[in-house]
Amino acid sequence: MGRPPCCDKGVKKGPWTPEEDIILVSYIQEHGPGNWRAVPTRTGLSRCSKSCRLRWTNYLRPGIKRGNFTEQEEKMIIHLQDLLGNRWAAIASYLPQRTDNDIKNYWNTHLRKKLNKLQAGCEGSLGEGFSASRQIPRGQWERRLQTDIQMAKQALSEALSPEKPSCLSASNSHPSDSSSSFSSSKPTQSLCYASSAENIARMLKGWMKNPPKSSRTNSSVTQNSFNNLAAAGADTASSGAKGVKGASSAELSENFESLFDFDQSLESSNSDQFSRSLSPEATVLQDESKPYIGAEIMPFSLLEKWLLDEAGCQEKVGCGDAKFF
DNA sequence: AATGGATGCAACCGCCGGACT
DNA sequence: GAGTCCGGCGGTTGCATCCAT
Repeated sequence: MGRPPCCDKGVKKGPWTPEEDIILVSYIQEHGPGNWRAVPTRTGLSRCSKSCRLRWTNYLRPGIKRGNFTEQEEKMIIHLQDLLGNRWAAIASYLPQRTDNDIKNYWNTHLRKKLNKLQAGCEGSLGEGFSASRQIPRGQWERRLQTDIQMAKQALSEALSPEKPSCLSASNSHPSDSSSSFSSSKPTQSLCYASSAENIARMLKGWMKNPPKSSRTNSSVTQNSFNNLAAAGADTASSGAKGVKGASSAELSENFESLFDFDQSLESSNSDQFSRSLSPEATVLQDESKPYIGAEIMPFSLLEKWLLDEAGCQEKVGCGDAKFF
């Protein structure tokens, strides 16, 4: 018998509205993430605590990269999935800008099919190092595992290397100035940042300036309007929401202003304190205004540390032939 | 232009494990 | 040690959008 739902009565379900997002972000601005149980009561949101947490971690949390996965990210996911299985949270820890949900969705919708296709097409070339490993005898399996680990090490060191372009740096062409990267006149085509409070604030600003006309509602409203605004700029926010039903524009403005305060506090909170304790890629992420990066981006896991610790010497041994495909 | 299937993604559900009493 | 609470995780669903016919 499972536990009863944490809050099954009177909670709203379904897509989040922009107003709810603002309320949630404002609350987290003040109190920080955590204590999700208290969030619905304190904010007045008619949402389950889980729903609040999920909304934050999967969508509102700063530093989340949305949009197309890069080839490097794709390869990392494929390989990590092969190594770790469907442990999406673990996989996501290697791609701090992506949420586990995102990775899971991407795997289920894209990569699995892609791999099946490739495996069917060129049996052997792809099977090397992937799920085919599950069908080989133990001795070979162990060796395969070693190879996998070596490959993972190399992939990690490549991906996390600050000098090389990688999945982590791909979206951060201006690691030292992420805010300007967003507000620059031409957003990068495939990367839509809808997640940081800064971005949300900017989007909402545009959204309020140009109240959307179409009648689409709810989550797609939120997401699409945000994404579209992010991609097309506030001036061209034409797709999207039905408009603010509940909150007055003054209220929204107030919340909105506080979001900018949030931004400032974020910038100031991105202190050396974190920089010192974070890995290079996390430092990069910091530049994306991650207020709770210490809490949200876990430090290197043991495995990761181990992989990276040994990466140096293993590279010398020679796994130059290690590749994903 | 209409329509029906395919696709993508946000959100929900149920379970698990750690922390606390 | 047992019970409860809460956060987190992975699987799944529902729905909007896309695309081919």
